[in-house]
Amino acid sequence: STTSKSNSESRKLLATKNLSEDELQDLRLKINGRERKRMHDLNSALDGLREVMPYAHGPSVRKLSKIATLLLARNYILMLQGSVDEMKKLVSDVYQGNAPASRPATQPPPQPALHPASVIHPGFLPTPSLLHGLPAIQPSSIPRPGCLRSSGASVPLPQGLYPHPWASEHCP
DNA sequence: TAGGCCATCTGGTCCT
DNA sequence: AGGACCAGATGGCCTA
Repeated sequence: STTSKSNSESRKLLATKNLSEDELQDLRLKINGRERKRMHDLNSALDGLREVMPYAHGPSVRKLSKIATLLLARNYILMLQGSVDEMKKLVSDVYQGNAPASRPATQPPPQPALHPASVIHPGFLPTPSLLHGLPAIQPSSIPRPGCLRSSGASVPLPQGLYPHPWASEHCP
């Protein structure tokens, strides 16, 4: 179908623009090259996005698919936004004198509700909630963190970074 | 072998 | 008019 469509379009161009076969081919190559470059630029941007995403990077780890990258990025942004909001609330409480009572020195101060993923770690793998915790977005195309594969082999999870029991037990 | 992911080509549409 | 953007079609590669 594409071929016949292409042929008919080519004939049209030949007729309307007075293009020779060679000129038409040059034009097609030029247009194809532009489109190729556009897609390469798009992929470079996606690579840049993957670089700052909290998931395991490295040559032995298969990179996230395009759709998984975008969905993970969206959830990551929402998670960070939630953390910022919570920070703002804490700061506001402090300035209004509503700070929580002081606690014993042995007790660590409360941590803002930062998801562990907000700490960029080279070996970090996103949790399920980060990958597809939002109700509207649960694509089957997103690999579960423990199920990231590289050339057929499951990628082992970093020690202590991913306590969720299903990570390695519930892979499809 | 089926399904997922991807790159490429292509024609149509919109914008400058 | 030319370029950017988009979506459909197609074929290749890889994995379960």
